[in-house]
Amino acid sequence: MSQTKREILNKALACFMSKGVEHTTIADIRKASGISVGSIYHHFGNKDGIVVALFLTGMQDHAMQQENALAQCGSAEEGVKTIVRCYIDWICEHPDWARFVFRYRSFVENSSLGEQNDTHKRAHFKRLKSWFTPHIDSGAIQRLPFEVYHSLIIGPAQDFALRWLAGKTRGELGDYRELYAEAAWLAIKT
Amino acid sequence: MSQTKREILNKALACFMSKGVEHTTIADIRKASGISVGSIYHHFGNKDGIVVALFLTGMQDHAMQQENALAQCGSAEEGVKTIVRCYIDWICEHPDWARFVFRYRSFVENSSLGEQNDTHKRAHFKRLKSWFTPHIDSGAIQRLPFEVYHSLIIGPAQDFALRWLAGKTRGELGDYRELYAEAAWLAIKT
DNA sequence: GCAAATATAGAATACAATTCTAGAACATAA
DNA sequence: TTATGTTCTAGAATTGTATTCTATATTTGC
Repeated sequence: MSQTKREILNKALACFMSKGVEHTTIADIRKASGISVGSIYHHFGNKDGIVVALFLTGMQDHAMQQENALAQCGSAEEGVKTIVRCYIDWICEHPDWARFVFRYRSFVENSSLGEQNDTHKRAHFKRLKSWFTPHIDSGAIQRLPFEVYHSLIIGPAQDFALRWLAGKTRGELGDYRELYAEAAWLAIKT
Repeated sequence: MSQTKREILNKALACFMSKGVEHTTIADIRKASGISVGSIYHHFGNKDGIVVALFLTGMQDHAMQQENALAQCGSAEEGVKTIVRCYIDWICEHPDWARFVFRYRSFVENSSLGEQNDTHKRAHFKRLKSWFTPHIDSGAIQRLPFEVYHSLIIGPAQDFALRWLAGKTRGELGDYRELYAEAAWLAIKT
């Protein structure tokens, strides 16, 4: 990716996080980045294009970290707990990205550019599935419809994270890392 | 609430759900409802005002159903499971409202009109807390930081519901009603 | 029946996304 | 090296849409 594109994305993220997507204008991004309106449109097509590009960057970064961590895990228990820990760690380390991703997820999913996201997501899920299958077959994990595992493992941490990112919790997300890791394992172990 | 306001909200919801908030214009709502631009602004101040009003209507409807159902429950187990069932039932019965609420939650929370929502939410949580406290004191439910209960109880169902509403699941949300009710109880019982 | 407040209407305004036109930088091949 | 096409940058012009404004109607309280 070119230097220019990166610069646009960086400054756009800063604008989006401080004023919200709907209240930042292309002129704001032009001012912040010093890059002309024409150039911005050349690279991203329209404002939604910038949002989607930022979203995909964030999601892919997290997916990669998660898959790398999972590859190190031998047991089902370690794997499941690792997914939760990795999720929480990513949010704690990149709170701005996380806020962005949560806030504009449905925007991206409902946008015409959202198919790219679907494609990546499906590929990611497929890889997760192939990690899980042996542990289900071995009896370490309950056999459930595949589509519910994600919700049982990530759901609780995700709900709390959303409130934590909004500054609406007393405790720190990081302090509940093990609580949510344990809860995930309890929910799906046999 | 006046007939006019209701009519605006109804037609606005239809527009928002079919084109998304960002792509429906005030002119669209005027055409759909037959009510003039001036009148729309008189009642809601601006476009965000319509979004927030719709959001609050949806949330309050669900909160009320939940509290009514909870009031009927004697045991901790029934109470916790009722919360989950009630949540899933509401989504299945009002999928459009649910889509709207999920999609624009962070929009409302980050808007200047979002304080109204906070106020209602706090009051609702307070009432939930007073229902729960005796069951924690009696030892039926694990003693945990209060702020994590919500995530453990609702988190999984919420995550799945979001995908179901987007048409991205094989199974029906309603078919997993008991699965998520059981999971919630398992997560917080002693 | 008369103010005052509230509600409706649609035209006028202002602001912001997007498109357009022109030219600069860059690559590639003769 | 020059010719030629492609990608990139620039900012002005256009277009679409939220919001405001002014005027008129309707309802409410006295």
